Amino acid sequence: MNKKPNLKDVAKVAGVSAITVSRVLSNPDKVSEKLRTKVEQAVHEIGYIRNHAASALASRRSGVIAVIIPSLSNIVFNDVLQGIYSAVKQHHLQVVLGDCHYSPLEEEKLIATLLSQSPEGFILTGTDQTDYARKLLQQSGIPIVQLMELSDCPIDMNIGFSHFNAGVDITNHLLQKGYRKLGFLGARMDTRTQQRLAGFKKAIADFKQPCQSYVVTTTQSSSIRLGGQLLQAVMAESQGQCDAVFCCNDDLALGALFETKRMNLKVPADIAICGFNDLEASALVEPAITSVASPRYEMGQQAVELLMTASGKDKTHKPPIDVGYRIVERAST
Amino acid sequence: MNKKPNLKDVAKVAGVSAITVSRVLSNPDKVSEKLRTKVEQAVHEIGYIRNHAASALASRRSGVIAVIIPSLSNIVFNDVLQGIYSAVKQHHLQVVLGDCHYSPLEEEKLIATLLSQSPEGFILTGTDQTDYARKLLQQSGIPIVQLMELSDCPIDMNIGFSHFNAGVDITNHLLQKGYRKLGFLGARMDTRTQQRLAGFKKAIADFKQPCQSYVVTTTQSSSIRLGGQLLQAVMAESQGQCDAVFCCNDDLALGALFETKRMNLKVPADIAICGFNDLEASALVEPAITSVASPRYEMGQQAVELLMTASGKDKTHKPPIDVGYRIVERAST
DNA sequence: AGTCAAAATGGTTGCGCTATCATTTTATCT
DNA sequence: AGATAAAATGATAGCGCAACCATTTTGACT
Repeated sequence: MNKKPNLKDVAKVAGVSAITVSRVLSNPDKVSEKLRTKVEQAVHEIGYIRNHAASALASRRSGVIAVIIPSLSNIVFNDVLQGIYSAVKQHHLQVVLGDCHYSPLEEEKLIATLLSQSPEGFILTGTDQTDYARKLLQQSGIPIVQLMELSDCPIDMNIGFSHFNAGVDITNHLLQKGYRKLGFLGARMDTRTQQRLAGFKKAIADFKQPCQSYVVTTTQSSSIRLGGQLLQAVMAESQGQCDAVFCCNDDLALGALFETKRMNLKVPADIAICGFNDLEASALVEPAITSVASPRYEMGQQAVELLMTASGKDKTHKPPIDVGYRIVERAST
Repeated sequence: MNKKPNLKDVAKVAGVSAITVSRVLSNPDKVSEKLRTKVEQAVHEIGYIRNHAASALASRRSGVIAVIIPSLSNIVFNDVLQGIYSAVKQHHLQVVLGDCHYSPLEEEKLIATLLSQSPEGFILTGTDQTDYARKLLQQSGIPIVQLMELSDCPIDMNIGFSHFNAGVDITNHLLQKGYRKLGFLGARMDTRTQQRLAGFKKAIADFKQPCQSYVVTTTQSSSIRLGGQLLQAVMAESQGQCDAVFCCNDDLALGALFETKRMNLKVPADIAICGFNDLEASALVEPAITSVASPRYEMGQQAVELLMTASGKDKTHKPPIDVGYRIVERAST
């Protein structure tokens, strides 16, 4: 096996200079058609593939976007990722993805690692970075987008929606429907879940009539199965009084719904259920589950677009972009 | 904003040579503790981050693993990815991920792009690559793993299981249970789905007693909703005769199950349902769905380990690794 | 103290490519 | 045809780092 062909090898085969080959690859318009064809043939013939490291070093453009999400297994981030990938493709960039497992410390390490790739943009989830991480990011001068939630003091750009407001709204939805013994089921308890819980509490505190609340949370990661366990827990804690539950996401809500069948509870007659994120299954189970929808795919896309337009070094402060959310009312409430 | 600090800047601050700084970063054991501490402080102080492109160019080690999956949205590949990421972390590597949308041509382009990163290993899904893609991969000399299914002529290494056998087994399971009018619901119809269908047909052809089969497929991508539609379709085609369906994955199976409720069909009395992939929801719905489980996470992990041990240039042909599968029998059949 | 091996540190060079500038060729006009 | 601009091509240098080899320092032993 010969060693990998380089620019010079292509140049020799095509009978041109190395720099011309380089141009064919990055600025085809600047080369006459005759030479371009010759070079392209040579490239294909010897299976030449440009050395990205050398190219990035010489050109100071890595063609890479760094992305950190808190969890690969959570389908919510998957949707965002798909949006990111779809947008990145247009710009001929590569994504380097990190999973920080909801840990700011792990995120800090990841940020350092990913910065070494000299990414042309950085997409972070949430606004909960360590100080050192923020320092590194700021010093890098790279455009940065923080996704999913809104921040008063974003590192650079910010796009998301208010999980607090969504929590308030969905809780009010339950209250308006006449439910008065509300449970909150929370897993993981990351910052966004905490904000939803804060919204839940706020809505109840502000409500003019007497009502009860039962909060059951765990730091375990979310799953359908866990939803069933948490429903059991909230029913135990409320001694069977609880008549509606706000689940911090749709996985829990689905699990809670499945559990009601085993407990012989009617939804929504005996107990109402609402979730968060509006997964496909929530609309198709029986009864369908009320949930909170947000434009995740579009958020991912828009994040990339923001990065691309921002590389123009305008250090003007950009206001956070609120993509909003929508309460999808269904039979479960 | 000053330009990014480099090795020399750190060296100046720490009062050592550049190469010593480099060693602290890559071979800390080779440096005395005194200097190491000084250098580490300097690195942290000025927020130095190594330039990956330069490092990769000089050392000829990119620290990157390339991965191509057919779909980001399919949770099945998500599991594999998680396994890959968990293993990659141990080895201090980065993943560069591509989504080829089930298209060999798109995959070919991705392979060329990702090869330019000089990855130290390449993980592909399936065995359906174009000739030129195979040429590029072979010529690169990089260790390669093809995942998910087994191949007679793998490019390099191969780990997966037989979707054909799984299709045969699950169909036989239905036949043994006494069902005789079997439907197959297929979406996407990628190679693995086709193999499952082939298994379905084989089992029916080999069965000693008379039985009927109804095959309904579409190239649309799979979803829960589609499962409901395909169930409608197979019931229409069989004029209500169909008494069991093998869904090519659990999304379809869930959708089919939800649809039976709307159609007032009892599962498994009126119709049996089985799926593929054993998603969490399948075990928790009522009735729980029979499915085929496979060690996806472990497959991902093992793929990375294979790549890492294989970089030793042993060009011996390695036999495919069959990780097997398991039929999980539940109430739906 | 003197010898030698081993460990620690440093200097030089080149990885493969592209930015920059210099040069040559081609096209356009009077 | 000659003058000028514009397009196409080429030569050189350097991006930031680590491999390689040279040198210095340290430690272990007689």
